[in-house]
Amino acid sequence: MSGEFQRCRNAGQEALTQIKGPAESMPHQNVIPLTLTSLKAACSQCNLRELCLPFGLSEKEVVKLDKLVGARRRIKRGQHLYRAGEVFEAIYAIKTGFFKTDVLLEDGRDQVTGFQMAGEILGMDGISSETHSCNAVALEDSEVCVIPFSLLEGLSREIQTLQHHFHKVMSREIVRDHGVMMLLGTMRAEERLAAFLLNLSQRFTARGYSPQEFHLRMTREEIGSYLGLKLETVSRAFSRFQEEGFISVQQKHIRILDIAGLKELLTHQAAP
Amino acid sequence: MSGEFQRCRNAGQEALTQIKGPAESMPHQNVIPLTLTSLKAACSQCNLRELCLPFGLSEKEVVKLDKLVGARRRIKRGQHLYRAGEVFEAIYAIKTGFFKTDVLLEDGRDQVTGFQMAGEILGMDGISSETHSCNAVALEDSEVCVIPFSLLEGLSREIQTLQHHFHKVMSREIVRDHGVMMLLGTMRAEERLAAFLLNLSQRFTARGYSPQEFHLRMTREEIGSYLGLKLETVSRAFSRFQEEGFISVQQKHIRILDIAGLKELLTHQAAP
DNA sequence: CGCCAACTTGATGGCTGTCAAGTCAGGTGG
DNA sequence: CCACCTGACTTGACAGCCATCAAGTTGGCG
Repeated sequence: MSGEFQRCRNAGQEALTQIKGPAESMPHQNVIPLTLTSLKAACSQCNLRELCLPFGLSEKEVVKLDKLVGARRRIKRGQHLYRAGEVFEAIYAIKTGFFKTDVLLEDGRDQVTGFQMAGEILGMDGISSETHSCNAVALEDSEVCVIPFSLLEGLSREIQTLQHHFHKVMSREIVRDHGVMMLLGTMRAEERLAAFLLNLSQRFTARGYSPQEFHLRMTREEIGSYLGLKLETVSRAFSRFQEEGFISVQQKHIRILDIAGLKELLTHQAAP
Repeated sequence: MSGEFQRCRNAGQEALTQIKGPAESMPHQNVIPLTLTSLKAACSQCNLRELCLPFGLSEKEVVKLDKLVGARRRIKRGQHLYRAGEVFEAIYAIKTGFFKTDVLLEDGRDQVTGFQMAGEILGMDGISSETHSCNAVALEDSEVCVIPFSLLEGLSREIQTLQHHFHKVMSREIVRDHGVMMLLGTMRAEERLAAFLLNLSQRFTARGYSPQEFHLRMTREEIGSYLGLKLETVSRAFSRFQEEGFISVQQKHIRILDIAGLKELLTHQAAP
């Protein structure tokens, strides 16, 4: 099992317990089930507390965090949350929706560096140079909490728990990236796709959705870019998984029929 | 040009100005020229100040940092600084020497996730789970400064500059990883090796050494693992670069003859 | 001096990229 | 309501890059 995916599952489970949603995911619905109170959307009332920045904070501390999180911002599908080159001022917590991040080269090549869902943090790439180094694009209508970075640093100096948790979030991003490097550097096409599906499955599970059935928000081309493959190769791998009985595919609707089988692909497909 | 390598150069130059070493690198020597005072090895007297954690701190603040950096640790070539699975307690600033980090899968495959040299920080992968998620191995006799992480967090709450700089260091690691993902996901073998050589060249330059001539500390196999290639492919690419007149290679001794030529490989080799 | 790890080089094969054609689903306009 | 159009996807044929297997060479070290 690849580093990323092993670790992401742990990270997810670490924060999983309090959150429960419908047992079956509804394909076209937002990831997080809407309740009336969530429209107020303060950290203290957010059902993503245990996945997001407030993790581990006391009631009092969360209230302080509330004040810091200034605005919410709605991003329509296809729109950019930020672009490479823009000045960095805030990080973003995804409240609802789904994003991709990508890096572009001058010659036109691009690489999707990640897919992010509710409760995950976007924008930390911008801290190092005060300028965003990648693009963040919404893959469905989404909403994010804007967290001005200088304020977050200020509050981190007051609240040790917040400081430590933020460091963990950044570190988790580094570990996740190492997992992707492992995937890109050592795995074959079908292994990569299997790892990708298992990772998505785990992250949906951590959000209260079905591990077996979900809707892909991204195109084959975006999956391919993330996995270092061409879209045709992704498509062929999907087809072969279906032939083998591991999954059923209908366009973007995925149903995993044999999780164990997919996992086996990861451990046993190494060269003899 | 790949993201990592463009950005690493900037990051290096940002801290470059005060540091000057001999114009020509001496192959088997340590990266940092030894002086008598450096044996005392406190941050306030360290000639890596401008590359390392003290960057941007006032004299007074650096003195505080001095106290925090408890021990120095010598690591012989081939020894581990830490291993995946070990409890995380400190991060490490490389004082002299050269390291690699790698991740292992159960089936035996491994992936080198980076090569680190003097002034760079190791161990941030461990923050997220309180456990190291990769191995750090010295590729030559090395010395690191041990920075207990809880103390660093404590001082970060006092000194805003230190806090911000540490966040930048972590963010830089994320951006670097994105560059490697781009490399692994979109580039061909010769492009990858060219990008790798240019990146090394820039980092040696930032440390006062020659951009044209240096000694590789790692084997072809380790380079291959980092670049997602087999060692034979790395060797062939070296040979071809030599045939084309871009570099001269003698085992681990590299001399870059045509930097512009290597750069051109990166921008122009995209498929039509 | 001899051993061994690291490296180089050649021959061959396979995975995945490339090119091309065709299918499907959803949205638009007549 | 249906035909059409477009973007996303699937599938096939072929080729090329890189992995694999296999010698052979070099340099360092005991």
